Amino acid sequence: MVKDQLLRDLKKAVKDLGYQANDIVCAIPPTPAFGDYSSNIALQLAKPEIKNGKQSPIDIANKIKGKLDKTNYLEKVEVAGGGFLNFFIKGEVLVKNLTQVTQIPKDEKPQKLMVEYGHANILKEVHLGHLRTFILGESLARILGGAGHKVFRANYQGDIGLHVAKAIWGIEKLGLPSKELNFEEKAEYLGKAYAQGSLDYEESSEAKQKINQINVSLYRKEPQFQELYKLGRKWSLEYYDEVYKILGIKYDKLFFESEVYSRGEQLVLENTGKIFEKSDGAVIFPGEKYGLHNRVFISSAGVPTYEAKDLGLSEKQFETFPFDRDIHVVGSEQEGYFKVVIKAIEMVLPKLSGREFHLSYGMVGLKEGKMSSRTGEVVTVNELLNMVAEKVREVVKESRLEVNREVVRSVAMGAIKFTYLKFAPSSNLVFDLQQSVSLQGDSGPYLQYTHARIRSVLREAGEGGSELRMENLELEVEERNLARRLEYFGSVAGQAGKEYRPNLICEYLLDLAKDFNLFYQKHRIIASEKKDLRLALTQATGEVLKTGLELLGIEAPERM
RNA sequence: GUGCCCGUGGCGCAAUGGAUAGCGCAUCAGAUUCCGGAUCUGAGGGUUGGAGGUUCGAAUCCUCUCGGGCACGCCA
Repeated sequence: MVKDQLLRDLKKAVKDLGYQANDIVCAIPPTPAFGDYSSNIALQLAKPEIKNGKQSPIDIANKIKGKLDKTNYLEKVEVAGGGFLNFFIKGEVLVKNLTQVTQIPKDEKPQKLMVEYGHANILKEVHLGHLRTFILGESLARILGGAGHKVFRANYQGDIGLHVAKAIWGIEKLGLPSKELNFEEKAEYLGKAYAQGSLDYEESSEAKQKINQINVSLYRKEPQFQELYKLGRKWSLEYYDEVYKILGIKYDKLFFESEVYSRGEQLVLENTGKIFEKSDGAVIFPGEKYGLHNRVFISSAGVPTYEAKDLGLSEKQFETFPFDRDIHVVGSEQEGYFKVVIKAIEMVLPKLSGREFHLSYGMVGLKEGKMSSRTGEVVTVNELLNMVAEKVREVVKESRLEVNREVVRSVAMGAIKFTYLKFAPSSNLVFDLQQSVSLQGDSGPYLQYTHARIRSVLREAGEGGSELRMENLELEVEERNLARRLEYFGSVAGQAGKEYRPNLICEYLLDLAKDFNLFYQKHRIIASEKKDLRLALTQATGEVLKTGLELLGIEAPERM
């Protein structure tokens, strides 16, 4: 990136002029008219003196400009807009750098990061809502890995607790299916059993009592329900393996509630009277003392709650992979919960202080109405995938292009993933089944299509481009804008990692594809005197698209 | 009741202290004998919910207010 060089020189110039500044940044200006990079440093430096008129930001900017005017990579430096410095990079430098535009800058402080995402409970089907933690978490893991961090992918699944007891009750009531089921049917069956148990739990006090007994029995590992439990758990995990495969996720480790609850309970009991308190027969963490709210860690029935399990989990996770930070990719509805539990974890296990982090994402809703696993009114991953794949097939039919099943699947998945990732994590996401998953415009397939088209051009052009000549290089506006955009990939990818925001990459790739498609529309590539240059631009765009899509967890087919 | 989040063209979103608030969908008008039309060009559409304030500079920060969502002791 030319940016690195520029930033170094800018810092040196500021220092040489005798100014103190620790926060010097080069930003991407809103329009090419303001250069390829810009800096507001002169405005920052003048800030304390602007009011009394002692220091003019324009004077400072001009001094800095004077120091940077004679570099070998800048075309010119301009002072504009009341004190901004606008840097224009030489076209030949942008072109020379095309071969390295896919490089992502390594974070200056590489960390060991656990990314914990998924959290789907067994005996339930994965639906639209769960999809966000899977897709966001996986993308984040890729982006952070790309930035040079050591990443550990973790999932944590609830394989014990009231929801399991409800499903067991449901299985007993519905009876086991008589014929052999495939993994999808098994998941569907378990989903029904859970919905049944859930319903009965609310509507019949007798059932409620029985289900509570099943719950306690499972925690005590009494033999009575073990067989059904093991069968249901096995089916469910087989189903999840398929889901991970569909989503392209490979976890480093799956953690289960069943293997952490006793340790969690033990930690609570050891600290009762110190950190935890007894209250109404339960053991609570008095969050109110710390400006938070109280939460029950061990129920009055003597069963550890999710809170206590998280305590046991955090210790086990840290033993497994001594992370600098554990990023829990979990919805915003659990913000209050995490504040309390993280506080409790830090008090019980001080070595984990500052290491637990909740990455909160907005709610996923359905425009058509509420989703609820409780009533079974959900759109599952497979249903969504089939729906979108059908739309893809329709487009294919009209476009005369021939694609195989694998590509249809990959494009449908790309459309779905992009739909989730283009929103900022903090933003709520309302799913309109008819419109949300788009195949054109700002969409995954738009990027995939642009990539496939580039590959096609490169195939046509054949291998082995000749050496680029830089003398008298004149760039047309579309060529220059494209080269400029390619220069930005590294810094955007870096920023996305620092701020945990894959949507920045989505936005960038859309801009890049637009720049390329305009360039493509206006200029011939192969049958052109500037073939070498244009092929280099095309090649670089293809590679950045592929690399960027990879960071999002989206495949980039050669043909589609 | 307390706390947290959100409010940006008709719709869905981007921009989290910088310059002229961007993009897609939808609407209207156009582009293909030529490297892939899932594409491209153009047009209309905005006092960023409202009122104050801080700042050289505010969609962004602060205060108040209106509207929506979520969470607040025995679910996960």
